[in-house]
Amino acid sequence: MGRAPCCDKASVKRGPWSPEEDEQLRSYVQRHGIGGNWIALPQKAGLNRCGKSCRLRWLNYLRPNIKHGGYTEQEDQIIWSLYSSIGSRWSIIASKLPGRTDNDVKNYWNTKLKKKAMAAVAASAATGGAFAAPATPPPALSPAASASSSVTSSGGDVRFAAYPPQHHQGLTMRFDAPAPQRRQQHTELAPVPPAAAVAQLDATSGVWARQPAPASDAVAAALDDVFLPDLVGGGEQLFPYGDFFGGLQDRAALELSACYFPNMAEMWGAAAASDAKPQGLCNTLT
DNA sequence: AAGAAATGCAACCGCGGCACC
DNA sequence: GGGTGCCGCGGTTGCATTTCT
Repeated sequence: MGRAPCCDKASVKRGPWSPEEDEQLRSYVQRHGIGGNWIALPQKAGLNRCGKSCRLRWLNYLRPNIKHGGYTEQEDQIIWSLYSSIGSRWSIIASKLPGRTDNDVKNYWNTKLKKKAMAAVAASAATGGAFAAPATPPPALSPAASASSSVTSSGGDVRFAAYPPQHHQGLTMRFDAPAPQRRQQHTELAPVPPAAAVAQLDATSGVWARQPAPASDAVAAALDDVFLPDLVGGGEQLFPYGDFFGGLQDRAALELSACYFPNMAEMWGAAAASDAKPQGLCNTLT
């Protein structure tokens, strides 16, 4: 007993969109909006397409101000940093990159950026670069986790220090990790150390510890640009760390990470205990 | 020049969340 | 409180294009 299909796949057109279909959808949405119902939209717009297909086409291609390709170094840094913290939550990552879609970011990561990351790690390993490279998730998630002192680029849960790896070694980046648990499994989400917070796994205690080392200037500037506007409201300086990422200190890291990179395991665990939605998540993440 | 392999990306698929009844 | 249907997400697929041999 599976879910009923959203549309009759045999009777709707599939595959690439023609310019005529694009124009039909674009003009309909511009005139009427999506009307809160993608399933009904194709019929109203006179399109022989599945509603989901229309939604995807609009969101990923026809929507105004969409950018394709031409990723900047700053965007690379943001993607790297966010991926290290929250994994493949492409919609969240894309929401921090104006004009980018989750699909586009995902494709960009899978086809280019991941390879770039692997190459950087391989190069660093070859030159004896020092990377924190735990082969398993942090102990808070996996009690059996053990620290590894070596870096491997041959697949699996490989982590490296940061973007660019040779410049700051505090951040932990999972570029080849298994996909994180889906949303409904928040209690099992890896409490990967916040990208902002510089963390290293203590091989003796098995505890992730924040380090006072600052992020590189480039990464700090990129992250400041992206996140601080959300934290500074209406001319009033609500968030006291104007150069937060550039001057990472424990308290600041904790405050921002609590907002953008909350410890999911703790939060959702507490939420499960109280049978309530977790509190404290930024709107941008929920 | 032609075929093979690699790459890039649009589109599809299936699932879970959530709102509504 | 349970059922239903839509939305949004992340993973995967398929195909066109580019590069290599």
